[in-house]
Amino acid sequence: MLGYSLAPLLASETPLKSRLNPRKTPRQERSAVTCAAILEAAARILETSGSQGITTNHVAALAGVSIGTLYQYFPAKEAILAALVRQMRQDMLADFMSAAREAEGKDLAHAVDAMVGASMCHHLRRPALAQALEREELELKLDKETLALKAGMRDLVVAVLRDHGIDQPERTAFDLMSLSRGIVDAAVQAGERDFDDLKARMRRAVGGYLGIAA
Amino acid sequence: MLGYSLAPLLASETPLKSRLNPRKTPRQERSAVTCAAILEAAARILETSGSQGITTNHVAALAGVSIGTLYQYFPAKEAILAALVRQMRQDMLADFMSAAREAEGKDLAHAVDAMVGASMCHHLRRPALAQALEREELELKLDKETLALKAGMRDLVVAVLRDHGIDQPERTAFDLMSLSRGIVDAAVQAGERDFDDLKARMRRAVGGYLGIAA
Amino acid sequence: MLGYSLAPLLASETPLKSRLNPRKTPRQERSAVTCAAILEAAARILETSGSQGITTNHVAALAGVSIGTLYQYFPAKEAILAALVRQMRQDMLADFMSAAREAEGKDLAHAVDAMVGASMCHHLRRPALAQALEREELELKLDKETLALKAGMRDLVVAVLRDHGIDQPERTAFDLMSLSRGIVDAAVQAGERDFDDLKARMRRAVGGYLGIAA
Amino acid sequence: MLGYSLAPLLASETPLKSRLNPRKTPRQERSAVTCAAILEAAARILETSGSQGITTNHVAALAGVSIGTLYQYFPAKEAILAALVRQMRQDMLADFMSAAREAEGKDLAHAVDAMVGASMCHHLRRPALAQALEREELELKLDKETLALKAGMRDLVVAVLRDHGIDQPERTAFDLMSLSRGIVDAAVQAGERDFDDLKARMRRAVGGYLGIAA
DNA sequence: TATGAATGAGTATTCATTCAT
DNA sequence: AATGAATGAATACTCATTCAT
Repeated sequence: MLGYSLAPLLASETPLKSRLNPRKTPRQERSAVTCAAILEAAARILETSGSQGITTNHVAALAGVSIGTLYQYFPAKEAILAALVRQMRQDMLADFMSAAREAEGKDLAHAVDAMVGASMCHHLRRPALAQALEREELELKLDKETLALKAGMRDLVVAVLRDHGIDQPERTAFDLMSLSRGIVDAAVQAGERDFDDLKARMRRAVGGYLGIAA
Repeated sequence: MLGYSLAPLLASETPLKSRLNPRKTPRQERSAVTCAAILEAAARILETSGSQGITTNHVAALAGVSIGTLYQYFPAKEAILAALVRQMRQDMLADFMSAAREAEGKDLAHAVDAMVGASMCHHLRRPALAQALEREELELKLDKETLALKAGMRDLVVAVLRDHGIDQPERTAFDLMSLSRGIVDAAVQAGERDFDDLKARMRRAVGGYLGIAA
Repeated sequence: MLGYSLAPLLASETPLKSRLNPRKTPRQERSAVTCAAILEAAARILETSGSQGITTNHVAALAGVSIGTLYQYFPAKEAILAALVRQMRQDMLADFMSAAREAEGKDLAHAVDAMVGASMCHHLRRPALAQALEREELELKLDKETLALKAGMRDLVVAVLRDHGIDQPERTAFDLMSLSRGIVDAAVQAGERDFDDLKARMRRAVGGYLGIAA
Repeated sequence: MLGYSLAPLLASETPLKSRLNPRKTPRQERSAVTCAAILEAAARILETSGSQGITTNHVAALAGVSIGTLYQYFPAKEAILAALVRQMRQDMLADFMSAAREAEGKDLAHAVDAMVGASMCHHLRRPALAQALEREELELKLDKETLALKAGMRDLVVAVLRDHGIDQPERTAFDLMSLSRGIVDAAVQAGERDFDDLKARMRRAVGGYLGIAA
């Protein structure tokens, strides 16, 4: 008697999302603001205190939100970090796409120039955050989207290399991106902020690996 | 539809403002539907996840209503459970009333038969829900109406027993209802669904207690 | 170079125990006392506030121990409850074993007497706790040991029934234990504390089911 | 055994009472063994579970010592990690010293060869541990001794570069070490274990940066 | 009247560290 | 010197409930 007639009234349960994906996509103005505030607070803490300093309560407090609100948007602490990483990767992919467009039709030296610039861009914006997020990325099991973004970046570099007849473009792209990152990381870590000089050295490293005379 | 049709069975008291009573008695069609949807959602969750799984947000979501709306119909989570318990007790009282009518003028063995059937009826309908609600009932401070329903059931049994000249009908009714419940609970808990066999055993238990030869 | 020679120095990791088993068996005097204090605190809370009132912090506080200490002995909240249930079942099995010994060579009526007494014993000791634990038992996934204790009790009853030529001793034992529990539960719940009267009624119920004339 | 044999390589300062320095320098055989066991246990956990898995209790248990004993050798958890990092740096300095000796009198290409080999050596020994420790190093406030070890390594490279008339040897050494680390890190991270191939690519990167024709 | 964003007290659990024995 | 019992601040996360829109 209880309920047989009510079945159609009931909504089906929302499918469980992974712990890395945001809990709800903000639809209203207010939500979007809150969500952004949380991410920005997390970013700031990451910049100043590193991954150790990130606690959900701390993030919520700095964002000016209650802890409950934070958990309405993110199902777990990692989801916040994952969102930041995804954001960074999105920005980076955008950087690489403009660079690739810029490199089109240019010779290898100029193409290298463009790509090297792209790979530094996000450090230029917020060096400490970029560092922290790249470190965080290693501990996180990345979601599909972020992996796709990374693959997209690599493919762009591979394409440029192949266009210029570089041998073994995949492996070469891998090494170039690795060594670039090594140089930028160490420089930023050491407090360097003269990005022009840094860029020159990276050109030298990348060009050297590719066998382009300086 | 959901139990409210039985209200006239009992002289209802002035509606208490307690946390256990629904906030508003649904007068309009739409309200009644919403209210029923909420109760059914709660019932479903109780059946599938037990009392642990019940959360107001979950109930609201499954009912297809906002959490705010849920709180317009029920002042607190317990009120939902209380309403379900009341509903179950109303159904049970109805079962016992038909049984009592059926038992009228019959000998004790047949009367027992009818009453035993009545005491199993609600388990037959939705066993898991019945189990969950009986358990829930113990934690809840019951409202007057539900207590009255329980008293009504007991009185019906007492009346039947007295009609057949049973000694100490109150105490006997109490024991018979207790032991019946013990057997049904354990059986349902153990997964038994052959309710005919179960009924036979309950007749044996009740009959035995009353000294009726099998 | 680092460590190759040190391998034998390292102890192997302790195998993970389930969340239901105690974390360490107290070897020293002090440990045993602490462990007992925690269990007793949990029991007391269960008696007074029911399962809702049990929180690890509350238990620790009442036991006069820090929360950290509690977790040295029990890997999870459920482990405390599981330990209490196990303890109760051990006591009950002991009760049933003496009853079975006492029933040996006696006629069925006296055997019933002994078994009925055994099934009430733990309610006699701490009625509210017994109630709460039996309720808790339903929510818990019991460990092997506790299941074995329960099986042991049932087997003892089955053996007694079989000794007296009762038909379908397993099913009968199941029903008798169920109906006994139903009566005791309801009586204790209703506040009865005259256990002699209660025992008489249970004898009547059990005897009746077995077809023994009162 | 574990790195302490290298101590004389550097003029050691008066032992600081900081949280990063071991509490007591093991003078007796038994102490040294215990200390080594603790460090090896920490190393093992770092290799298998990463920095997340390291807890003092876990380390002590795996080392077969009590937690109290662990704290007699190390004033804080970080001191254990710091000791491991120092150990790694000592080993690395040793690697670079042999490489520098090997490079003496050779041409730049051969010198590069030797230095590249040296910078991979510790990854060859225990890749996972090397990765973990290099990551740990970033979070740790390093003690004087470790900083001196790092400076010693850099100075060796600088000296080799200067011997071959390389311009801006400090900066160049810094970049070469950075990019080498970038390549090794990424490769190890990606699971590469063909260190010969890796070495060839690093020679190409380093040689390229220095303008040596392949 | 309905919505759903926001709240925050409360809960289980961990882990570095201390100290009595 | 070694032990291991005890500590408690800190942490991630939940969920009943409120209230502005």
